[in-house]
Amino acid sequence: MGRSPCCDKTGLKKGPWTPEEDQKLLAYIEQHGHGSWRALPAKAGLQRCGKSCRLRWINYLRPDIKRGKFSLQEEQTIIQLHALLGNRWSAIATHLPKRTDNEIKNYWNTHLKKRLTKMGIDPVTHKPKTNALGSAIGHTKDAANLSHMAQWESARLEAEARLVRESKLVSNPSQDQVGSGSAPLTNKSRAPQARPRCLDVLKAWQGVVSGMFGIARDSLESPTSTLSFQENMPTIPTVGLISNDFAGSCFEKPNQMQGLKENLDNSMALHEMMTYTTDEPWTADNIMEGLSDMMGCESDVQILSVAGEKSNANYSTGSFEDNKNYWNGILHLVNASATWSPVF
DNA sequence: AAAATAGACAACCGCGGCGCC
DNA sequence: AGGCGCCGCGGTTGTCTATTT
Repeated sequence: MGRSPCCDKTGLKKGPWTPEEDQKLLAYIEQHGHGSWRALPAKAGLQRCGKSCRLRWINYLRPDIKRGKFSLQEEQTIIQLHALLGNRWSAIATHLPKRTDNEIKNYWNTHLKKRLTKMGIDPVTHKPKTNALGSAIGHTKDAANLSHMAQWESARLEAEARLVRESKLVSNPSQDQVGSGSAPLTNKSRAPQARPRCLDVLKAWQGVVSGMFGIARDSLESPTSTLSFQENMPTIPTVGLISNDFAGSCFEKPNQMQGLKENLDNSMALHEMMTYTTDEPWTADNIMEGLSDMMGCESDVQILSVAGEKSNANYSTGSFEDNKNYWNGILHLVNASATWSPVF
């Protein structure tokens, strides 16, 4: 049996939306909510198919859409998440508030993909195109670690996106942004009610890594800084998470430690994480718990089923104590800077 | 100035997942 | 249990604008 068409195409308009059509759709949804997309066009007096209306609403008319240029942070997030998730635009979009999957997809295809290609990085695998270079300078181990981490992070993000969806489905309809009688808005139309701690750890980690490489905030905000960021990280081209032994080796170098200290404003996310997500003071132990959340997060069972044995999930080749010392070092710096630096 | 080309973004299409009956 | 309908996702195409020739 063939699949029935999504709607009766005869007499339906296609192509660009006119301001009048936008107005009709907007007015209808504001008053009634979208309800069934299939039934909406007739009720709203539009000669469009329901799918077209849904797309127009989600990608253009929704009130909570941020339009305009992507920030550097957003670019980096997209690249990192793409490295982990691939072309899972909706999953990526759940981590970029106010951006639609379509917008992110377009931006990737028109800007980021080309940029990575230019840098000699395969936009599909996120690895340098010339394998010889990587192996010649001994990056095989890091690559293997990254691969593991990518698998786990991918599974984690997948589970997280699913939970976000599920939590939205059961949320109070009165929280919807349009009319009280509206059907629940789409998954992407509402921000998560509370950001899971593990996400903040990811964010913090990225900030710390930026600090390690001596990237000043100003340069982060410059249009070319993505390149410099990537160029400074040749062994891990596009993934913000790095193995702990690699991070540890950076920390062992005093000049880079100093670099981190001088660029602690890049670690604001870490400070932010430590000040708002919990009443407990942040310690190396609960940060590591957060990192552990990143691996197991909300549903160990689901992730285990996706990604294999948990014993493979070691973020680092270092010991528990090494990790603890590592985080204690960061905490010390952040706490110190919080007291003497006007940055925070 | 006109044509060709490239870039950016909006919109469409087909498929898969999920829930309902 | 399985058919059916709806929704959401990702790939692709279309259209408009800017830039180059």
